[in-house]
Amino acid sequence: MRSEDLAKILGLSRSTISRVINNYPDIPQVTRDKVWKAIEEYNYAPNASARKLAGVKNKMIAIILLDIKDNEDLHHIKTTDHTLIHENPFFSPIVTAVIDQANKMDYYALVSIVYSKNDLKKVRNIFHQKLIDGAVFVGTQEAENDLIFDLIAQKHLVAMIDTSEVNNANHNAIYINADNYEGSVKAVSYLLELGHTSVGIITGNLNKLSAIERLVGFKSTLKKQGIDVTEHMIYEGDFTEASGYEGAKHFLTASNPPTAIFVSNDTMVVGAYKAISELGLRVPQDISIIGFDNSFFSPYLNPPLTTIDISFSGIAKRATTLLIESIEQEQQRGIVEKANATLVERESCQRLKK
Amino acid sequence: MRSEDLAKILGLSRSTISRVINNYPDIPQVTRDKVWKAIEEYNYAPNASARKLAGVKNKMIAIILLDIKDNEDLHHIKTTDHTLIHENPFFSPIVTAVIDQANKMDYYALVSIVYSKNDLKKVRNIFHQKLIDGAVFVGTQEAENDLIFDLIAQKHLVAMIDTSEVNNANHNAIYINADNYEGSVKAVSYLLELGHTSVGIITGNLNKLSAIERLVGFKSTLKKQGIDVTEHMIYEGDFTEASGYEGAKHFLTASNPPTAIFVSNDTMVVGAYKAISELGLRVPQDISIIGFDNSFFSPYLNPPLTTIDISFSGIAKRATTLLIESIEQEQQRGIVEKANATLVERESCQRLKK
DNA sequence: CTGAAAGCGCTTACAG
DNA sequence: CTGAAAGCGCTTACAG
Repeated sequence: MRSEDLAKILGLSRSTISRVINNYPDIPQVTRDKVWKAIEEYNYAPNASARKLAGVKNKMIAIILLDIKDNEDLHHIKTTDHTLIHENPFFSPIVTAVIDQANKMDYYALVSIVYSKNDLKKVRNIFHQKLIDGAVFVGTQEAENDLIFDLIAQKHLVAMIDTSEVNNANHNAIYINADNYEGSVKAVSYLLELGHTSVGIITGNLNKLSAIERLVGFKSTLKKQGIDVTEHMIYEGDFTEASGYEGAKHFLTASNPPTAIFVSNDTMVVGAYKAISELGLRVPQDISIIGFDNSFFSPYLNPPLTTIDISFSGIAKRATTLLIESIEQEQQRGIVEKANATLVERESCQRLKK
Repeated sequence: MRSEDLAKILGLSRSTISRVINNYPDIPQVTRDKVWKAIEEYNYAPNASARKLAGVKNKMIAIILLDIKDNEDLHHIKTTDHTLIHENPFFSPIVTAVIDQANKMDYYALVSIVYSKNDLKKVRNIFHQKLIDGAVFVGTQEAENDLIFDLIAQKHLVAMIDTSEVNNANHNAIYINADNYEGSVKAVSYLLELGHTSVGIITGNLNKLSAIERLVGFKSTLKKQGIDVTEHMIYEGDFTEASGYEGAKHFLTASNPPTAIFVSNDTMVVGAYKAISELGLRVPQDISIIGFDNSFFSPYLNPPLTTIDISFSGIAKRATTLLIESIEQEQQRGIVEKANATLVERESCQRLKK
């Protein structure tokens, strides 16, 4: 069914059909009603391509998931968010949130997963083909910087979620990042409130920005409290379960073990729990543990893990909203925002008796 | 950049550019090379809408996630699949697998989440607008049957993953389902192999097909082994954690408790573990537990849960492949397939000493 | 081997 | 208020 067909049936011209659909003024209500009724009856919908070609925005964004080999920086995206409407972990909150927000703002969402540098050409094409009005990038690493900068230079609209790019403020793009520093401050402050003064940290890969920021938050919070941060309070891990195991062993077999450990991500906690259990110790009675990321599995750990949630769904929603806004205004925007981190209190930390 | 522009630069006509791009024969290699080189150089890509409008397939499918209110039938989609290329649970294996497979077959994937009956109109529109060539539906319930049957009648191409629709063989659509029966047989056979002869089952909602199939597999496997299935071996749950808790209490406080329990989904196991722990019993020393679904959290339970994996990513991949094949052949196909279920052996079942 | 032209199904100034 | 016509950027018979 084409608009021509519908026009004939109604004894009108295509122009009028089009005007009704596009909500032009100066059309009598009778005509309007007649047209809409026929549209419903015949299940007419304007051909998307023709519409687009004639100059109407198609309202489509892409979500580009970058998972290029040797890319290990996505560790802190493992999370879940219980504020989502559906509780089943259908798929990650980031993708859900972007799609949801796009749909809410009446946009379609195309999802594309990129596994290799080679696939980046396809991403470029999606833009050049005018298939989309803009895109949200997730998991960006250095590999795709050139592409993204190119696209920005060509006036394409892009948003990046939790990019590891540091000096991004100067680009005409939207950057929404997790606030690792704030999250870390919250974690350590919580331990201090519970009365812990002897605290260790198992860090992530210290060549990763997120790991560094978490460590810096740890140090500065303790210092502010007048606690000297010495070498033996820091164990350098790498965000893997194995390093969490080693880190916990390291601290708990020391001559003067801490009463609490800040583990820089929840994955490492899995290893840490294992080590603790092997040493015959219990969480939180013998050692308090706080994690970071609020990974999907954290509530199922034994005991359920107190950790830091950085609401990726909130970040995703924000990025999507800003992207679509800039699409509607047909204007690039340079925005850098940090998202809140919140403490999720569960059962892995104990208040210290005085 | 339009094909016209490129043509001018090269001193050719749009026709020739188009022929090179669409791989027409009878074009001298020199021309071909010249054109491709320019395409690369100027980052030219044919406008997707114009192309589509001119009759070229756009190669786009949709994934429609149905999550309409009062819809509780998605319980058994909670799962994860470790065969996926990236280990991080970015989002569910179903969506990843569909997108991946689509991308591999050179198709774009549009994802749409439907929360209300009202949104179904939008789904209808996606088809009528000719935005897509076909769609994979996930989580279908009765609510959207009318829509789907309509679309099928209109010769649209659709595939359904794990639909609860029973009499689907007569429709010209692709149905790929989990084999609940086979999975259940595998679970119970495993318990029998370990020497368990006194086995209980906590069922799911018995008004759901999946729950019924799992129960039937349980009964038939025991019968085949010459074990009488009596009422007291069956506890009717409803796939929720709470009912798992009650079910476990029920069995373990009975006068003659079983040595193993087949719990019809992993979510109920969470409750069952809680009950067992409260009763001062241990898994698997005092009671063996086997689950169903291989939910994402199952390896993190304590002890890690032995369960049945129904590889939703495999189902998704298969559905996508068949859908795209039928798109390429421009022909509806009526296909009903069941996917394999496999046992995932972890630490929640014990071999019984003779 | 390649160009000129029709056509895909819309939207939107331009007339009236 | 509404129709006829141009134009969006391609592809593809049709000629040559």
